[in-house]
Amino acid sequence: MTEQLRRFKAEIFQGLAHPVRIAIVEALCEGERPAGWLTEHLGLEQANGSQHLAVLRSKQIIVSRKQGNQVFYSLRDPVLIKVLEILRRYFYAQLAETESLMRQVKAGAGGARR
Amino acid sequence: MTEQLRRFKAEIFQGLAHPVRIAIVEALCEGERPAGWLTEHLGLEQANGSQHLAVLRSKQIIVSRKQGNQVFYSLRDPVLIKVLEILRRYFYAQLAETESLMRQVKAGAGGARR
DNA sequence: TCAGTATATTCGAAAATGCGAATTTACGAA
DNA sequence: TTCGTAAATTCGCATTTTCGAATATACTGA
Repeated sequence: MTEQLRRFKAEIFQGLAHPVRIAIVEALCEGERPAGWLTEHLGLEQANGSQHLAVLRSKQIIVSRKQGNQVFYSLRDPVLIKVLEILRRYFYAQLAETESLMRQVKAGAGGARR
Repeated sequence: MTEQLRRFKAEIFQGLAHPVRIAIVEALCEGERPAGWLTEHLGLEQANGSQHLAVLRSKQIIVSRKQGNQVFYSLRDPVLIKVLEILRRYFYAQLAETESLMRQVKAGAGGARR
């Protein structure tokens, strides 16, 4: 069971492991959107956008609803937003850390080291 | 900047997008561990374990500390544990949903549908 | 029915990933 | 220095991912 859980988690991560797909998820935080709006909003090729949506669908990260001519997508579970938020904080923490490191290096060593 | 943030997130997700690497991170929740312990604990080939550690290192998810003959690994930022916990809850929620769906299908339709 | 729009799927090529076998590097002890 | 252990790296190969171009599908309205 624990192995199955790990596979499940890995699948979710794999689904989110692309900047475009993260952008899609972020856009869907605002609410349901049609596929066309997403691809246009993100400046993607039609096919490419659809492919990324297919990946997210296959990992059950998003769900679709057909209405007339178009397909509306939404997050299956908004809990994933929390994950992205955590990572945003993590990102800035790391940025700050790297910056202070750079300052140290600059201040400390006079020239380039070999 | 927002694009850079998305790339950063995607890198983290990419780093976690493998059951073995998730197992490594979970093991490191308990605290620092030497590389050898991890590969043995998870039943991996020595090289393979080292490769997965290299991936996690390259994404800055773990950090290493050399002591004598061995290399100790630890999580760079335990906040990632939270992410895994969220996904565990998410997993069980989805499981429950799927189960209730199965029950509905079983109860509703008499036989296999085509 | 036919034409038009929205979306999905297929195909082929390039790139990235995952793995075990073999090799290399780094370290401690004799 | 030489040996033995821990870990990293390299290599070759199979699999997967990513992308754009082309094609197919589904629906609407005339």
